[in-house]
Amino acid sequence: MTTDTTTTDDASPGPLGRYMDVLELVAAFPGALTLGDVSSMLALPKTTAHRLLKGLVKAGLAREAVGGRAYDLGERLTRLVHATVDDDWLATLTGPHLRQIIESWGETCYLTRLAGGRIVVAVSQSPDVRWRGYVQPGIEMPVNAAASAKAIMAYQDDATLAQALAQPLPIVTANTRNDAAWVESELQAVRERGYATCIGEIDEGLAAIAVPVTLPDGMVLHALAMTGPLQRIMNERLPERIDALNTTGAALAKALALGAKIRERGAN
Amino acid sequence: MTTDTTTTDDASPGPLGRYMDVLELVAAFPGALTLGDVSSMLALPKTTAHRLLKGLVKAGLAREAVGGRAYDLGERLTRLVHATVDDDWLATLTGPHLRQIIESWGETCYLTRLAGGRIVVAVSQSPDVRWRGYVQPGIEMPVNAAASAKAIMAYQDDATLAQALAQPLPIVTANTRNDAAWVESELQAVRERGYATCIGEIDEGLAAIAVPVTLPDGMVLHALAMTGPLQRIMNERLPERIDALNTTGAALAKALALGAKIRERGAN
DNA sequence: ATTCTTGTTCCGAAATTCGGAATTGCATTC
DNA sequence: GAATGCAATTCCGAATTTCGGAACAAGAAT
Repeated sequence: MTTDTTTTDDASPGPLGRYMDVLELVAAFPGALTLGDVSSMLALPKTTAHRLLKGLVKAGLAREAVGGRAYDLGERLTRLVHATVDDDWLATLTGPHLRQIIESWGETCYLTRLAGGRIVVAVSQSPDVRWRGYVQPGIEMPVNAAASAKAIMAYQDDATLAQALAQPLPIVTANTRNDAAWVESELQAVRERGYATCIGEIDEGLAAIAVPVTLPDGMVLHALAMTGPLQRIMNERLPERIDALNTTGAALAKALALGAKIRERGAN
Repeated sequence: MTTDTTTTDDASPGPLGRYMDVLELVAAFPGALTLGDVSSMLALPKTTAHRLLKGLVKAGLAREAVGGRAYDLGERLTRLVHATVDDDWLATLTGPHLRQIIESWGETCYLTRLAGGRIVVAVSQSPDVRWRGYVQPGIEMPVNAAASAKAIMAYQDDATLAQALAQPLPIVTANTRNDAAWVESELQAVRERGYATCIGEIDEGLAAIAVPVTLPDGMVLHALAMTGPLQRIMNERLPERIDALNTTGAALAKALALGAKIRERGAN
């Protein structure tokens, strides 16, 4: 049994595994990655690398760069993502609000959204480009750790919450807890304080604070969050930050409600 | 020869073909598409659909929705795109400018960019959500038809231009021309008038106008465009539109140059 | 003209996928 | 609580595909 070829846990890369490896490489060096590069970087025979690349191209996931000597991402890929996320209108709507905050506080701010039982980043803005690497639109926020996720989940009905807690909850740092009881107590704390925190639970040195964005009908589907180095976020000016988030959050709620109404009208 | 199994023109879907079909379906109904749906919509045996879906999940391109009964797009996909496009800062920078135009004119506006010899949409905003379907970030604009592409290509050196013209140029409508000579004359016209047009060359009833965005150092890497129904765009108010685009384009040029400088500084 | 590098085609051996049939799991109904 | 219906999943032999070494073209550099 120990010599079984099919690993019991099934961590096999699957049929698309190597295609994805190549694709990720292409994404890392768009428009500048040549066949030889792929071959040597992934230790694949030239022939195999060639076949994989051509396969990606035929599938529309990659395409040959203009010179012909290199590859970059195909537009079918781009279209796929943009078709789903469709947070464009949300971005244009909330952009100015976010910008206002980051200008006064100089920290990364983002708006998350409840989408299909998960919390995902909808819009993200930062004063420093380098920070944006982590918080990018479409990224999922873990319910048991992220401030923005707690801020939303604290105001969902029991069914939604139970479903979210039934998912595997990741442990990322020594400060991460993933037992349901703890999460529930954390959410209770959010309801009492009116804001959520994430203190080194995702990255040792980073903290985040988030407030729920309560729509006019009382629903909470979004959260507004600010993140940065732990000691710079969780200091004596914390109350001020929360105030700022709440003020902007209220404005956002109105804008979002209006936006949704307009969108609905246009979709008939 | 006619009965040859390997088609000479090689329009085969490739090994990833069916995976992509499924993935596109998932993207169309994110979080709500069940195995049975895929099976019946693509006329695949349940077994096959199942295997394809699981393959996508294992590759990180799709994932099971929280309920477990449905699928949506995986975040590896999202991350791939956002890692490359990286037009986020560009979007936040140009967003307000674009919004200003669409508010006064009520037409779809977008910024395109020269990227690796191709013209791609960087930022796009529209008063009506439905229009956005076509002009989406990442989409490539054909050099021989799109106004935004002509506006940029008219100011490139001969090598870049030659390379672009060496690519296969698509014919999409009866108004599309794809011979190099015609394109060159069109570019000459752009240089004389200062703006580019696309009159039903991409979609019969649609027109677009575009102006180059000239950076402080004289380079043209971007174009600002407005698109809409032909008779609404190409009417007697055309000069005013061009003026508006030029004004905003000048403001954008400054913003872009500054943005690039800041980004460069942060990247050291 | 020649050499080197890079991309492409061929083809037999090996491993994979293919999809029908049977099975499990879950919710709804009687 | 048993029974029913539906959707998802596992099994498995047949068939198709991929795999990658070796030979082959196509430029670029010397």
